[in-house]
Amino acid sequence: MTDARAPRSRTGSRPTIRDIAREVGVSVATVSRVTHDDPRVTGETKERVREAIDRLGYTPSSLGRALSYQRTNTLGIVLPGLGGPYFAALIEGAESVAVERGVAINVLGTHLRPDAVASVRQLAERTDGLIVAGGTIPDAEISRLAAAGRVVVVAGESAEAPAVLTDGRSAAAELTHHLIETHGHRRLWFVGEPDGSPDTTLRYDGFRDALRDAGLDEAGAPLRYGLDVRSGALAARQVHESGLPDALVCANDELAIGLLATLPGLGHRIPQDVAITGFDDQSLAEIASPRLTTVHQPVADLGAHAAAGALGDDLEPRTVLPTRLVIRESCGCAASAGVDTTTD
Amino acid sequence: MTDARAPRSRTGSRPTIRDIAREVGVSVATVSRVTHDDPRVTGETKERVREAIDRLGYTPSSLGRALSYQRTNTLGIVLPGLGGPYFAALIEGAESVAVERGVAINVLGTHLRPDAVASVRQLAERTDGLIVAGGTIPDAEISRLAAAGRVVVVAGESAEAPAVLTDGRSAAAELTHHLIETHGHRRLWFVGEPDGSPDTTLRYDGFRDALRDAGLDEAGAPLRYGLDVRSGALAARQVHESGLPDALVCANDELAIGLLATLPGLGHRIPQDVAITGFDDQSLAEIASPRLTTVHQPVADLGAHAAAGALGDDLEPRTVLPTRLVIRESCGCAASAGVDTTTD
DNA sequence: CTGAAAGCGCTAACAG
DNA sequence: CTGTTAGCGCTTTCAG
Repeated sequence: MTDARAPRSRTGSRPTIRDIAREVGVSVATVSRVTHDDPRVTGETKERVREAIDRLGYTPSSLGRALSYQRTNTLGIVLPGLGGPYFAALIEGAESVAVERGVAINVLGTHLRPDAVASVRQLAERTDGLIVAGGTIPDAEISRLAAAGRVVVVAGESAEAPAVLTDGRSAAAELTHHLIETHGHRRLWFVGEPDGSPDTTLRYDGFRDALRDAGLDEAGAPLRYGLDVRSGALAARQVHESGLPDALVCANDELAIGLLATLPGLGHRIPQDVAITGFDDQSLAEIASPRLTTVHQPVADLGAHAAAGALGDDLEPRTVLPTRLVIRESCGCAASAGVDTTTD
Repeated sequence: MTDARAPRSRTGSRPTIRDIAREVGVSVATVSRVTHDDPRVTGETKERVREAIDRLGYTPSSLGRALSYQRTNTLGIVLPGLGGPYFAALIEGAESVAVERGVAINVLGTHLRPDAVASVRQLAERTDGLIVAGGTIPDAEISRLAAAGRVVVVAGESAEAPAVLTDGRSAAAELTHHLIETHGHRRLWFVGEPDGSPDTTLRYDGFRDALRDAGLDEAGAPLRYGLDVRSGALAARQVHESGLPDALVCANDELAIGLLATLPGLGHRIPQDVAITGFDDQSLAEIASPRLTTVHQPVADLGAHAAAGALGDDLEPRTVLPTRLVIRESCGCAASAGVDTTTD
């Protein structure tokens, strides 16, 4: 044993429950009770404890509590990345229910993590529930996590965990159908990486469904680009060089915006020379010009439902939230009433 | 089997170090050593422990470890919100150094949290270091946190904690100066909420510095809008109704993009009728048309430096990262072949 | 009404 | 080379 017999209260560090107890001359149990507003503690002692707590600036260690409670009061969210309005909206939705229940949120972006699985496992340990976005980690890993704790998949599916999603396939088909039937387009291309996530896969599938139903062949291989604005600008260049189809069906709004903003500079008018559609209906979609025809998704609701499920609410194996086709002008439809028409 | 007296190995739960120890017939210390690759453990026992670990699917509880180590191996980041490219870039920068050092990241968006301070305190407890963005919590709270642990402020300043930032004031002044001197604009408005964050305050201050230096009066009160695209669209309407100044100096790129995209629909050409500038140089700035004149900020670097500091690297009290004026076409300059870098 | 003590999962001296 | 044991900070029976 060391000379100084002061095993507790390491100088620079935060005070612990024992520091308070010693200070006041009570037991740690009493201090604990005070921090919990336990009615069993006397007005007098209670006051003294409170005073010491304030004076020393004590706050219970949530780590210690978590270990004791066997509950962390934290919700984990696993996403591919944190960029872009889609994930921001998803997080906000989840956060709204987390706030309501006094739970903290911990988000993990797997894209930047070389060992995503290990990171997710670690996250799982530090949280009471997990929301996992489709396409972030292998399904086998999801099953493993689901066996150990509460997991819900969002925008994807899993054999072992409940899922919250939209019917992106039908929505994409409906959108594509509109392009074909209403506008008579025959040569359509899909823009986006179909294998990027379950969501984009479904959108591509829906796109092909509609073509098939119309007896059309795919006008070309999908243009495999990331789902961000910058990739859209790149895609625009490729499209410009290879010659334009009748319509470009983009995997999401940001990609579409990139095309929309770049193509005019290359001499192509939208929608006269080529129709463009998006997916998600982010706020950018309404601000772009021409305004973007797209599919509205209740992204925040996806997050909220998933959060509720991950936090213990009962959830169907599959919760499918509705989407809505939003027709604006980028597909070639006329501007609807109430909006300035500055076509051409 | 459902004997009440089975304190260990609660059925549904994850196995603990004791479960493994009992399974193999060794002590927990041995198991701990194996999980740490301690060379002191024999090839034979080691194998059996490993086997049991795999078979039972044991992973050490990071909570338990954190308590014992007195270190969480986690970095906390406090931001106003998680939306928008600025914060995404900041996080990516921080994440890059976190990944490098095998540390997890935990981000907190205060905007959606009614009690931001309490949330931050809780986060502080669960992390080894904290990055706090300017304008998220009161300075007094930052001091309090800094006294207890490692804190660095990013895009802001504090008396007690080191800061990583850019000289937004000078940059904004330089930008405004360009508008005044090169383009001869006299009536300039600032768009954005000056009191929104230290960063925007500084930009507004710089804007006024330039006006004053040129002997100009402010052409109007700042247009107090949020820093997102949608707010830009709103601002466009207001500007349209009140009549246009010569130039609009926006607090960030997103706001500028909102204006840029909306004003043409209201019959105003950019930059002929009104010049517009942004701030940050996000990827949208280059894609917009006309392309946005703005100030480049090394946002990811801000995040990276802050992370290094929060993780223990020595940091100056103030680390100022350089900005760069990026002249494109939205200010009225002619399109150039390459990208302009500096002025003067 | 209060205190002692066991326990949450893990690590790290300190013996053997 | 391996086991015992005392913590890390907190909660919570169970006695008093």
